[in-house]
Amino acid sequence: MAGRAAAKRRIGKTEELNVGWQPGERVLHGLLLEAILRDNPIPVAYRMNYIANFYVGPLVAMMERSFKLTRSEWIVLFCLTRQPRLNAQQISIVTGRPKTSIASAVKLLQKKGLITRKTDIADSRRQVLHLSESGQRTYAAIIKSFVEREKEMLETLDPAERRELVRLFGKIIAAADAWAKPY
Amino acid sequence: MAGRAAAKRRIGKTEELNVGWQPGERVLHGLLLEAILRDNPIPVAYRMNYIANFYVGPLVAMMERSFKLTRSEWIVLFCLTRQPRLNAQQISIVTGRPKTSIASAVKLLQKKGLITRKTDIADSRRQVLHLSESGQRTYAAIIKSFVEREKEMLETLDPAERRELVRLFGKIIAAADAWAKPY
DNA sequence: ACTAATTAGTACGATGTCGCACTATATACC
DNA sequence: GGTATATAGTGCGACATCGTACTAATTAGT
Repeated sequence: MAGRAAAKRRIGKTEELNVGWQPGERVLHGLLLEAILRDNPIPVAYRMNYIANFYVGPLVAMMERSFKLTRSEWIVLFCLTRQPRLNAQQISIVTGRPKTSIASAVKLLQKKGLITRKTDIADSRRQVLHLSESGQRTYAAIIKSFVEREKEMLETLDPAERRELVRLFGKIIAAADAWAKPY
Repeated sequence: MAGRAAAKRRIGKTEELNVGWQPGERVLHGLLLEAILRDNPIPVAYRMNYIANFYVGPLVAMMERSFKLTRSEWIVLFCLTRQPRLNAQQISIVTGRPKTSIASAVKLLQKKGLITRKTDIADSRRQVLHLSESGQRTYAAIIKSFVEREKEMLETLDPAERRELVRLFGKIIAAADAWAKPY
C-alpha cells in the first residue's frame, strides 16, 4: 500500500491515476463504474449495453469452448427453435445481423449436422432451414445456461419489477420502426 | 402474390415457409418477430440484446465508415471522456472486453493522435491515458448520434417510465457481482 | 532482502465477422 | 411476353477480435 499512498500524495503534480480502485474486488460496482455511469449522456443505452455485454459475453465464450459454436451459429439455432422453416435472409433481418454472417453460420451448422436445408418449392432461391435431432439436443443443452443466468440476473428484482421491465422493453421494440432505422 | 397463394395451399405437404411475412415492410415488428418473442425462454435477455443490437449496430457501422474508428476504439474514447487518467487494464475490466482488444485500440488511437500515453510515475507498468484535443472533438462529433438515437428510442416511453427503466437497470448492475461471474 | 506470486502491457496467430461483388431466381410493369 | 428491378444466396478478401504465451514491473510472504 506504500505505492498507493505515495501516488495519492503526488496527484496533480504528475501523470497518474486518480481513481481509487483496485482490481480484483468489487470490480463491477466499484468507484470506476460509478464514475462512468454518473452523468452519462446515454444513460439507458450505456446501462443496457453493459448488462447485455456481461450477460452474453461469458455465455458465448462458454459456448465456443464447450460446444464449438460461434455466436452466429447460436443465433441461427435459437431462431429455428422459436420458428422453424425460416430461411437465412429472414434470420438476418429479424436479428439485425448481416446476411453473410448468417450464411456462413448456416453452412457450418449444416456441416455439423445440426440443421437441414431444403429448397423451398414455392421459390427455389430460398433454402428452408430445420433443426435436426442433434441440433435440438444441442440447443437444449445450451439454453439451460442462458435461462439460469437470466434468472440470476433478475433475482434482485421483485416479480412486479420483472414484469415492468419486460413491458418497457416490449414498448420500445414495438416502436422500433421509428428509431431503429439504419444510417 | 400468386406465388404466395400457391405456397399457402401447399403448406404441410412440402418444404416451405409458414410465416406470412414479406421483407421490406414492417420488418421489425412483423409476425416473425412476434413469433420469436412469444414464449421466449429468456424474455428479458432476448429483448435487451435485441434492442442493444439495433441501437449500437448501425451507430458502430456509421462510425467505422465516417470516422474510421472501430468499436473498441470508441469504447476507449468513451471511457476516457467519462474518467480521464485510466489505463488500459481498467478500461478492459470495467467494460468486460479482453485486454488485448483494448490494447490494440489504444495503440491505434495513439497513432491517430486521439489520445496520449504517459507512464505512471507511481507504477511504471501502467500507461496513463488522456484524450487529446483532437480526441475530444472526435468524441463530441460522434456522441451526438448516440444521444439523438437514445432520445428516439425512448420517445415511446413517458418520463416516469424512462426513470423506472434506468432505476431497474441500476438495480441489476448494482447486483452484478452476483450474476455476472465468468464461466 | 529474496523468492514467489500478481499485475500491466505486448506480440503473434487463428478465426469470426462482414462489406462488396456476383449469380440465379422471381416478380413487377408496360 | 419481354425487360427491368428486387430478392436469396455465395465467394472472396480485409480486418477486428481475442486467446495464448511472453516480458517487465510490482507486491507479498518469509
